[in-house]
Amino acid sequence: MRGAVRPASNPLVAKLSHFLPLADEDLDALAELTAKTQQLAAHVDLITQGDVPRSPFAVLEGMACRYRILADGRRQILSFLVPGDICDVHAIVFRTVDHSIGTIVPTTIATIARDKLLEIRTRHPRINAALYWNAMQAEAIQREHIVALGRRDARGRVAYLLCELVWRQLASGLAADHAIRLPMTQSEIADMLGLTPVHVNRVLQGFRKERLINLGHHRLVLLDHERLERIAELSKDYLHMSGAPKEIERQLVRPERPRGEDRRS
Amino acid sequence: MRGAVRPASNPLVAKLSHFLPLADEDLDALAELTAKTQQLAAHVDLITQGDVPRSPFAVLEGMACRYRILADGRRQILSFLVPGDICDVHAIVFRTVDHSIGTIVPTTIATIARDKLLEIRTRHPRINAALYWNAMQAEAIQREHIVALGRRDARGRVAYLLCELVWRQLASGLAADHAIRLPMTQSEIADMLGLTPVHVNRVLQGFRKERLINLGHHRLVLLDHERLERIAELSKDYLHMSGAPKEIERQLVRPERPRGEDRRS
DNA sequence: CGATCTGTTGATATCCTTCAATTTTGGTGG
DNA sequence: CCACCAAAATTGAAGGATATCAACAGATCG
Repeated sequence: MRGAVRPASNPLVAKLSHFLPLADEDLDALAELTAKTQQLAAHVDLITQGDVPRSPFAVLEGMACRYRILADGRRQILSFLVPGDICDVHAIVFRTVDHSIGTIVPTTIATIARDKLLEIRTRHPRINAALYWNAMQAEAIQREHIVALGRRDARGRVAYLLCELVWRQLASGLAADHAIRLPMTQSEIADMLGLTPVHVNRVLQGFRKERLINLGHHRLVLLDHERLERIAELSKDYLHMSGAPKEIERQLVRPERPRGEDRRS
Repeated sequence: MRGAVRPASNPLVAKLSHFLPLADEDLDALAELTAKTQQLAAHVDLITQGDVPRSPFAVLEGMACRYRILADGRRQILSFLVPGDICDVHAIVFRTVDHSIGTIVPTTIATIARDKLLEIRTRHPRINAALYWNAMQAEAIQREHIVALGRRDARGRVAYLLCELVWRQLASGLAADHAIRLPMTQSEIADMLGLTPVHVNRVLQGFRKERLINLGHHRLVLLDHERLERIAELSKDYLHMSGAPKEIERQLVRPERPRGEDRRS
């Protein structure tokens, strides 16, 4: 109720629904949670490394990234944040945050009050479980990132990133078929993948010549996603999108007042 | 009470105490939690990628690692698990786990019953907060790993790993000064850092010639940790070991029955 | 419609890998 | 305790993937 965001068009709802079906009351709660939105210009920091932690937020439109600046000015992007992503800005157990978060293009976020989030997690076990799943998925994505940086060559890394971005946006209802908006620059892709912009460019040229992708004007189409997945040595499974295991669903889908889910340790 | 592990010698207690001081009742609870120990030989998998999730466990002695095997047999190690580390084997929100966990040397672990863990987290807000901090630290370590793989050269990566291992073991009371046991092979270091064993060897040789380290018989001594930290472009801060922010400590240290800490999202 | 950022291309340099051989270490059984 | 074996560490030589440097073209946006 009161939703500033219609449930159907809320990428957060779309994403969390992949884990388990949400009831109307859950949708209302999520709409309330994402009601307080904020428009940000491109290349604006939401938080800068060294700051004290801030409140969590969800990305509703646009794109942002978590990144780290090294002493000599080089940058490593830790993750891209697309609509539907929710980001707990380091909780409050740390005195300072160790990385920055900044927008890539004009972006709409919903800032989330920590106590309201806690309240909703207590009262909505399905949302609680879905958010927990979401956090586990974020960790799985980080692991994949490590594997890509550690053991894949430049073609594999680029293919991996393109597949992941498409899949994640499919999950949030933002991708038609295998086409997405790809608003970041090749420099930003390079900073995500541990490569130079020049080399990212060459790899992308290669993919175009091989008719694997169509890319221009910040619009990406995967023409042959199967081959790209093979180049990336990636299986869609790693996003763990097949929904909740039966026992969890059984617990949560019928309204029996169960405790949601235990926490990660 | 009943502790199979004496509090003073329990690396988990040592580690968690860095976040906030634990009361006697907390120590008892942790001793109980880590009472059910298990001895494992070297090179044994606790869990293999594709399995269904298992119960959490803590490493008490020895060393293990989380890793991923690629289609062509190459391996990427995601993290080393040292005594004091606690590992939530993917919770139960995933149907299968996406990476394996295996021992590197003979290792003692404590398996932890999920419901007992949940119960202790509910009844011991300090432990709950410390475990939450511990999870945040694990994520910070993963971020550092990504930065190292993406933006540091071989020397920087090796220096980073050596510093991190020493610091983490200092935190768990396992390092005298800047000396630790380094039980893994150079191949395993290579698989952690995205390098070849040959090149890891050359880097280590270089460090020895420059009198930065002493390494032999699986014993590592940092002779010049300041210079190593500079090579690694690393500051100890990233482990966030300076203890809980005042507001959290205020809430938790006096026994007022507060709710522990909200979760990450 | 000019200024600036982004993308593109070529030439060269370099860090790291690959391949191959040898030495050393650690473990095991006789 | 020693001999033996496999695994790990070490060293050298050569090749390859990516970085670096540099210049230009094209896009985007006041």
